Amino acid sequence: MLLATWNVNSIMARLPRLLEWLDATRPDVLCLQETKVADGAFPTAEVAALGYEVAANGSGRWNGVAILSRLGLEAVTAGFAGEPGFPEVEARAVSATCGRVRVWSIYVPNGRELEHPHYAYKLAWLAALRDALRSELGAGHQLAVCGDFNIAPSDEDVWDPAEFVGSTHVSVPERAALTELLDLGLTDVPPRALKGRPFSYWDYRAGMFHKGMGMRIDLVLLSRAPASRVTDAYIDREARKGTAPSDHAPVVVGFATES
DNA sequence: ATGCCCTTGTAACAAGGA
Repeated sequence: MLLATWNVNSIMARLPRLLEWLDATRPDVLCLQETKVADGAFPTAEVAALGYEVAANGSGRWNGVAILSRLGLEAVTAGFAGEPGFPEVEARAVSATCGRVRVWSIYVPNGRELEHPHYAYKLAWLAALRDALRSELGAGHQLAVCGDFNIAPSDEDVWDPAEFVGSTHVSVPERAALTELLDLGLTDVPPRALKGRPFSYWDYRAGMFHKGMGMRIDLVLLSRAPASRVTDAYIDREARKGTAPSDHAPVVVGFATES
């Protein structure tokens, strides 16, 4: 299976770039975040023309996630049991079975600042996600949890750790929450960089991309069986170049599925 | 070259992103 995840920062604004990328890369499954579109307005026909079915969870202006699959979509679920809200539950998770693999597309809350209520929300959301994923693994699925985690797993995953002292995305509790997900039996698949370091996000401002000032916050977590069968993993930084890019680049992982 | 904020909703900004 060729599996990818991409925070597109509005699927409508990104549609030409998205269709071009899908046609060139042809992943079996693509997880999307920050689609910023209500389900009824999702460009279903445009992606169907390339052979993809859609499982979307979106409410409009903010957030929004989706899974595009050309291996079918079964047992589609929006959100998860016990998912916290801010204060209402937001469109941050969708899951579906694609072929033999249970796939999740998630958009973890940003957190904003360490003292902000959004930070507590982020940690609560991650704890509830852990419990939901524990149930999925208990059901014996091959599992892929993909998305924008808004956590840099280590200091190697930001361009300059000194710039992040006192900030979200690198704090001990956030990294501990990610470690709890990995402790369920998931592997953060290490991507190779096509150039520079394997970052997946660069701020639009101040030429950050061109200066190599990025972060790796978009992750693909695989359960043990698919993680042992990874054939390649990379970040497609070409998608961050050119006209009207997202501020995130796609992460692409190939692995052999169990027979 | 890779090139120096962007997106949506609502009405000139507000809010969020990380």
